[in-house]
Amino acid sequence: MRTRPRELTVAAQDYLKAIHALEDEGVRVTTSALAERMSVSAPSATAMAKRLAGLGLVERTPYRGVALTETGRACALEVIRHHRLLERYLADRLGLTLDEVHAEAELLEHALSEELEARIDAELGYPTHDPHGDPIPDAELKLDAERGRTLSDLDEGERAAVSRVPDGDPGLLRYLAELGLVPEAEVEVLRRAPYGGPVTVRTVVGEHAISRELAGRIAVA
Amino acid sequence: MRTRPRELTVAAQDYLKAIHALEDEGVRVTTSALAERMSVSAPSATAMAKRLAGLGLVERTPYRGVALTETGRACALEVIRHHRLLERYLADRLGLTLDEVHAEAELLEHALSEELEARIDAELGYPTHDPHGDPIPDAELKLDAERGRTLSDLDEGERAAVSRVPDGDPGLLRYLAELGLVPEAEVEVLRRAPYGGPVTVRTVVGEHAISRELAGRIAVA
DNA sequence: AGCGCAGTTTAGTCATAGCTAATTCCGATC
DNA sequence: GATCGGAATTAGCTATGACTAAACTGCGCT
Ligand SMILES: [Mn+2]
Ligand SMILES: [Mn+2]
Ligand SMILES: [Mn+2]
Ligand SMILES: [Mn+2]
Repeated sequence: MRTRPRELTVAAQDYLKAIHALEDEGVRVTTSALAERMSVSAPSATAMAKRLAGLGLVERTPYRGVALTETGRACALEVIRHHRLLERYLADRLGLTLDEVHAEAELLEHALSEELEARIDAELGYPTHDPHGDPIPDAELKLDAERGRTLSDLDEGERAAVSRVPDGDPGLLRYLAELGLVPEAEVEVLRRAPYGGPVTVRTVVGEHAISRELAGRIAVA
Repeated sequence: MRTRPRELTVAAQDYLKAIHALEDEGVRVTTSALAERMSVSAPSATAMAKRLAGLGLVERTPYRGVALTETGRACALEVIRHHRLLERYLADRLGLTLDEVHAEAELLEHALSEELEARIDAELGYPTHDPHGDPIPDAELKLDAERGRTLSDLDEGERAAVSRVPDGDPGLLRYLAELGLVPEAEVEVLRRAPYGGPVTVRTVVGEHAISRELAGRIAVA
């Protein structure tokens, strides 16, 4: 197991997280993809890519993009673990709602020591998923793959439980919560309009139509 | 009530805290005092003093030092409130020990939102003191003065309860805990050696002699 | 009153992390 | 295989916050 450089800056940690997310989505991590994800100009992304490459955290091919090294992946997973454990904690122990936890965890993740991380993990009973249904890397940074089906994959009449909702946008999360689309909730797909049309679902809250695209971002089990 | 500039840097917040502490100790906040307290070179302290003055957070007189403005004091108290609330939370809810809480809170204090601060405050039942016995500024940033007696002020034979111990040094806190000198603990002063000599105290743990200087840093009620 | 020294500030550097404007590269198209 | 356009990089700038070395100030002492 490679030693990972402790004392990464907050910015470096956030870039690593973004690179990990892009790789996870199967997107090539180009300068423009990274810049867009980080809400930063392309030259800023280039500069950080070089810095991360210098630290041995990414492999960089000029004009091609970057890829996490083993060390870089470990650093990214470390931050993701902090983020998701904190979300779980904030939701379970301090009653923050699904739409609130992300922003808080985004800040706290960089200020969490390994000791406190372990304490929180134990306190929560070693949870495996955050409140949005995303898997929490374990203490050895192993992460479940879990690329399952989504609401848009279900046939009409099929029932399932929501397992995962998109985590970044508070407005969207409030909207989904209103519709009864939260992790663990039961859903039934009533109709799937053709030509990429909306998906109509029934939840405890009632019947609602959502776009195919959004349905594709809600995982079920 | 002056508006205080949100979005102060972590460094600025830590300097304001240090300036507040020095003023509280009655020390003139000179460049060298500030540099020493922040473990930074004198030119670095000068530069930050100028930046803070530019933000209207301190009054600066070249070659003389700085003093917090009302706005600056509010910013300092905000950070102190975060710090002490977090210490209280970490001790009460996550079982961190007296010597561990300070370092953790030092990092987390800058990443705590006002909403989460309020949530934690409520969860704890609006505590008035941190685990070291330091007063927590309330939501309006009012802070108790509380300049009481210390162990070195007690006469031989006097009994009291420890109300406050120095909070920064983990080794010292472990040592004091071994001696039974923790907030709330009962103490009796047995002997006070002349010429600034040691103070001998009895606690539940037994009899121990500590320096007059250290005794002077332990408050009693 | 003047000297000198300690303490303070200025000057000049470095690293991080962002920006815009200018330039360069790559690959798709002709 | 040359050309062109979009993506990427370089160049040059800003701000923060640290440093060392050099210059300056003010105050206490003679
Ligand atoms: Mn973050
Ligand atoms: Mn960790
Ligand atoms: Mn701090
Ligand atoms: Mn606050």
